[in-house]
Amino acid sequence: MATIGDVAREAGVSRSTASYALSGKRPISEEVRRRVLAAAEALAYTPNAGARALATAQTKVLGLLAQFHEDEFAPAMMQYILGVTNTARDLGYDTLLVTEADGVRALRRITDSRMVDGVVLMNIAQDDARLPILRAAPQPGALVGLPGDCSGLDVFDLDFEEAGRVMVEHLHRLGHRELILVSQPEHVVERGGAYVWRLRDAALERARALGVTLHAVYGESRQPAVGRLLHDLLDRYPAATGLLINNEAAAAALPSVTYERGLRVPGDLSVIGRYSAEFAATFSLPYSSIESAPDRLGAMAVRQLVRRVESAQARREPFVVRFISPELVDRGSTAPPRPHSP
Amino acid sequence: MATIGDVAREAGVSRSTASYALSGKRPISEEVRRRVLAAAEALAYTPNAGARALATAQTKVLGLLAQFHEDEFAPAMMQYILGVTNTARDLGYDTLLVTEADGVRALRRITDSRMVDGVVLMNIAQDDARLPILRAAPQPGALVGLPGDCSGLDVFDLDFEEAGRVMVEHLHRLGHRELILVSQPEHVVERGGAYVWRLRDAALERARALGVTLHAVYGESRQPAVGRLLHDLLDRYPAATGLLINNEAAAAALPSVTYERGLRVPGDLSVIGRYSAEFAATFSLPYSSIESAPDRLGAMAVRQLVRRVESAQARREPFVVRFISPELVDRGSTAPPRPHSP
DNA sequence: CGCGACCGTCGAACCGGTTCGACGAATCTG
DNA sequence: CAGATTCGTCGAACCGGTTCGACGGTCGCG
Repeated sequence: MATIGDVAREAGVSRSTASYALSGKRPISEEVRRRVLAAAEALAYTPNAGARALATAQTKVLGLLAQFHEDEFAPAMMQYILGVTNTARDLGYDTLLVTEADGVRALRRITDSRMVDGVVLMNIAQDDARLPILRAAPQPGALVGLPGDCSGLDVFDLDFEEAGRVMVEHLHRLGHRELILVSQPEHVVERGGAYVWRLRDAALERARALGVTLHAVYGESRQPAVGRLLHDLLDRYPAATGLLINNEAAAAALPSVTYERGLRVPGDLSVIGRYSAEFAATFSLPYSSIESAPDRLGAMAVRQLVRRVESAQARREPFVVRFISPELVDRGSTAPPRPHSP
Repeated sequence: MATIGDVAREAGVSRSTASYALSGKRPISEEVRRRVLAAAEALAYTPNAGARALATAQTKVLGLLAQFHEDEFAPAMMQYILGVTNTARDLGYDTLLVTEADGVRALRRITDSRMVDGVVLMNIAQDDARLPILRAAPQPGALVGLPGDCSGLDVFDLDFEEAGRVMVEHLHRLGHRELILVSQPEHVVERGGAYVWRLRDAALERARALGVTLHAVYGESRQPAVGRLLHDLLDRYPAATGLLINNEAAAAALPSVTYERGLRVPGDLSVIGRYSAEFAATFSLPYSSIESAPDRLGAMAVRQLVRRVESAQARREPFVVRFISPELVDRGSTAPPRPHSP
């Protein structure tokens, strides 16, 4: 492989002149610049990433830490990852994807060794052990998901509280008075998945304020357990006329459950989910849903991260906590309740 | 951040001695080794990745090139990626995930700049434009998927030909004489997705040899188109008693189609799919299927890649083309055909 | 007791870039 | 026409590791 020394020799100039001609950081005569560019072209010169990183203290790589738990719905993760990698590339960065189970060790490794210029963390827990490490790291960090303590980091998440309120209000306005809310499995909460109770608590509070009965239950993340659960719920609360679903697996399982019970949506049951349009398309889910916008969240996190990486001034700005406001995408799965529900 | 110079000073030795004490590549007195390790510990020393890469010409990073096409089923991709990242980490490597649309440019960038020690390519096309680049690169490469020309690279894939034969033979043995095979959409083939016709052609040939009628059709990759297609097929070929599915989206769509038609599986219709156990669990697909083993394929590719990266001897070995033999996982969705099909 | 072998350590060079200060030549100013 | 500027280029140092050759001190052996 050609080095900048080879290019310089070929062009008949010094290494430093070649470097300046290529970077444009000092004035270089038109004649010399042409010769250097031609030499670089002829030798197919590409700067060595390690050498450049050593000299500039910049790697042009971002770290992306994602954790995969048995009980989470893996397909939903892909959209977040693509949002991050594609946006990073647009801004001139590559992405180091780390899926190691021991997130703390992984984070230490990539920050201490200076492999990355910045880090995006996903699957944020309420009391996430990685956060102290990231705050102490020399690189800036951005989170996709809301932890208990946001200090020292930029945070991006869907506004799950508002999402819960929007769901309840929408069905209340249509006349519904008894609803079921299916959340994620309980151990997602135990592991610190705060978004579960953020949506749940806000929904419960708004339901109380509006005089709506809301049965809030934990769900399952797998078939066939989640299908059974849905059947159980519909048996247990026959008077409920609306179903709110904050659980991708449950949403994906619902169509067969309604077929089996002969239920019409929205005739017999109104449904609102919380997932992305991409997810809805993939599984052909015919339910109105709060858009979770994974690609947008990933993109926002990367853009802010890169701003801080590239500008010392931006690095001094106060940290942001930014919520995407929930948008209800209407797919026609809600209607006024039947006078007598089935 | 502490450098090896800081460690050396703290331990009262030269930089080279500190390096040897940490790497063990030369004999060092027990006393000095202790002092150096203590100093490294005290200063929380971690080698700078760029500097090490420059000195050793090794980055301990593997590249993973994956392309996402609109018409492919994204959830299935995640398993391959996890197989690669997890195996790489076990072997001491991190993974650079590149999802850039222009795969040729992406591959050039990461190999020419020496960001990675080796590359895994996914979504291989019959005549893949990235292959010449990878063959010419100084780093070794491994493919997940079979291209037209395998020279100069290690290749790993499911044996789709054998998969097609196994599907047909299995149903023939049970007494079926008329089958439908649903493949991927036609433009997957046009883009060079050879696995589609590899399975299809082998299935057709075996069907002919066994005197079985096989209706082979291209599918769709999205709902609701794929659901409609399945209905059409069952209308068009009422005498068919078995359904072979080489198309994740079609498999995921089949349960609601059979509900809607009141068909019993395997009573009225025998079904064999081709997807991973993980996929089956996520969507609760009750069909016997040829295991596509994405995690195993990713792991195999990485292991071979790392062998070549780390051993000059392994680098001289002949290239391998290794097929995973298709395993039919029985989920009870096949049975002898009804005397008169519905 | 003297010589060679070996062990542990050090200094220097190298990997391939970037960047700073200096220097010679051309240009401008008085 | 001498002196001060400006422009374009060069050499050297630096980033932070690894590695090679050399060197001084111990030890074993004849």
